[in-house]
Amino acid sequence: MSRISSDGFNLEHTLECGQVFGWEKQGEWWHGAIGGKPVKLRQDFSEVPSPEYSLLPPRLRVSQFSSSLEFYGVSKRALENYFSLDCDFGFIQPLVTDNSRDQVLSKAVSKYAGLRLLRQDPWECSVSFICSANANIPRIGKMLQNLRRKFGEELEPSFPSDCSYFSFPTPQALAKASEKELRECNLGFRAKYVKEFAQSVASKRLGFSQLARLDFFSARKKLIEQKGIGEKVADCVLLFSLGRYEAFPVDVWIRRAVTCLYSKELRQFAKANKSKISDDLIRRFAASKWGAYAGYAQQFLYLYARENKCLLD
DNA sequence: TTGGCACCTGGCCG
DNA sequence: ACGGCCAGGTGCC
Repeated sequence: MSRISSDGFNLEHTLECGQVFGWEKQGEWWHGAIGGKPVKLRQDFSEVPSPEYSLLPPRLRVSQFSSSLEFYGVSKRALENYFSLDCDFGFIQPLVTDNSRDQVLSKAVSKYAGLRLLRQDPWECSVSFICSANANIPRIGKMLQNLRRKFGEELEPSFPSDCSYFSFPTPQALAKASEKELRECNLGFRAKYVKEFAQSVASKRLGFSQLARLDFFSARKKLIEQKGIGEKVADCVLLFSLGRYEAFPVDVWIRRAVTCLYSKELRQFAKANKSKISDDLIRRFAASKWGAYAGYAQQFLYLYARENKCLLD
């Protein structure tokens, strides 16, 4: 058993905001894998604010409780890296305080305080979001679970657990799978995209470390060259696995959230840009409004829109 | 360049 | 019941 302090962090919000599909909750424990190793963890909150917390100026008091993570199966370092616990998240607060007129985001950030973007494995993340096309979240989860069970390896946990753990299939494993086998995992029309993508990665025609060295738009363009990866999925990969916080994935919920919650401002922006309200315009609007951390704003707005059933188009 | 449609599959709604 | 609609989109015309 290991434990680390996690003040200002919220495991629930982080794993339930739709950026990742590989975690399963059983009781208070979350089960999944990090770097190919089985992991289970939970977060404990204490009602007593930590000493450091009470010394902070009020505007920096992101979390009202001190907390810690109890975990099994990985090193502290690997866990910190995965959950971005080693980062300074001072930049989140200005999203609230510097935009004093941005009541919407301010409210969303407060409500989902402690949400962090993960550093997922780019390969797994890409496949996850290729599978997300025109599917709902439970179904995406099932597709990925099927892929794990059929093409991944069962992992032996180094700790007591009733849960079973599977590694995510390697690019090689999915590259040599037949389209039929992939369809048997209920991937539907996504099967051929996943296969082709796996072949690109396995043959090193596409390398994530090279991608990581490119500037944002070149990396994005490179991803979009892959069949099954469009602008939205490319932005998800950049944001959820490559740490490009300027990425702003525009999906149906974000479209609803932005058009509904910022309708007046967005119309003005469209007028000033002599453009219709399109996904591209929404991205530019987000970039102008939230800049280098637009992706963080996106995650908060996403949760907010879903919870409030923001259905106005 | 932009807009419309088909696409696997399963759950929800009338 | 059971057909139609929608789901964290993308490719193609």
